[in-house]
Amino acid sequence: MQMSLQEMKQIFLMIKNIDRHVTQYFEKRTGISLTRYEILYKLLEKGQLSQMKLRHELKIDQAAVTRHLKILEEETYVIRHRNEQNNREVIVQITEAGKDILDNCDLDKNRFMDEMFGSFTEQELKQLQILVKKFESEAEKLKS
Amino acid sequence: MQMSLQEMKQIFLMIKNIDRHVTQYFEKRTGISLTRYEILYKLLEKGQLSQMKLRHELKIDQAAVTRHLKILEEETYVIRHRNEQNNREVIVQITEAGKDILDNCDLDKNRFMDEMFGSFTEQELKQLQILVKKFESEAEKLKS
DNA sequence: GCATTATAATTGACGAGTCAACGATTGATT
DNA sequence: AATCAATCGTTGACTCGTCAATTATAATGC
Repeated sequence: MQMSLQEMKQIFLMIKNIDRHVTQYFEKRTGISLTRYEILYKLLEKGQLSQMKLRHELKIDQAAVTRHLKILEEETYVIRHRNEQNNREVIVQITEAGKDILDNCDLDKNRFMDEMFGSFTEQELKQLQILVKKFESEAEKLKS
Repeated sequence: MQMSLQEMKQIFLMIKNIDRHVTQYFEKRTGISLTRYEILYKLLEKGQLSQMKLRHELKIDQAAVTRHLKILEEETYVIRHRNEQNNREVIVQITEAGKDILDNCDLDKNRFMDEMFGSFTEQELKQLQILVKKFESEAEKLKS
């Protein structure tokens, strides 16, 4: 019994819906946008990054990166300076204030994850992870 | 072996990524936005709907519904008129032109689905559907 | 019957991403 | 060395969604 096109389309709509809810709720919970949280997290993890690297880590448009960093800089969570070795690049670093904020968020984040995934069994979570990963890689192939 | 918070967060980011790719590519392929496609589809399916009903079918904000319908109306894919029994409501109907567009899209849509899900086995697809559905229902609970 | 409350739709202001155009810097070719 | 191409970042214009305020209509209570 094959899955109908209708059902496939339904999967897209559910994905959309999940994204909206999660994004909104994460921000409400932690006080920071999911994307900006992720930027800070990557910076903490990797030390410092050029905006290009950040763009590839996050898989969003450069323009969006620029704008997020502008906000994070105004909030003093991040410092930017040109790369002396290559003046085209801007190197981004997380500040102490930025690290503090990340720590702060983590409590809320953890509770958030619990609410979100609490009703999944380990087995289901693993499955979900695998399938979503596959789904993502298919979606990325569409680029063209 | 428990799944880490890091991995859970990763799932959100993948969802985001999938949504962006799918939405963009669907539109490029079919020439119509996924949401507006869905509006037309619902109208075809249910005959006619009030904007409120549409809002609940699509699970998006009323404001967004109003704006999409304004566009669809300008494109003559849809007709709107006040409900005589309740002048607060606006009743929306799909036009012949709207139906034609839907038909047109379907070919592209089907090819699109193929590209997207072609590499999934029946089994995987079913699993994906079930897990995403569960995920969605958890996400919707967050509302509060 | 009139005031209050609830429901529908619209509008404006916002946030997040996209794309396309632009500027500045670097690298390559000749 | 001078031009031409490629890379990185910024900006403006756009889409799609959210929320909050507003308007218009209907329903309810006294």
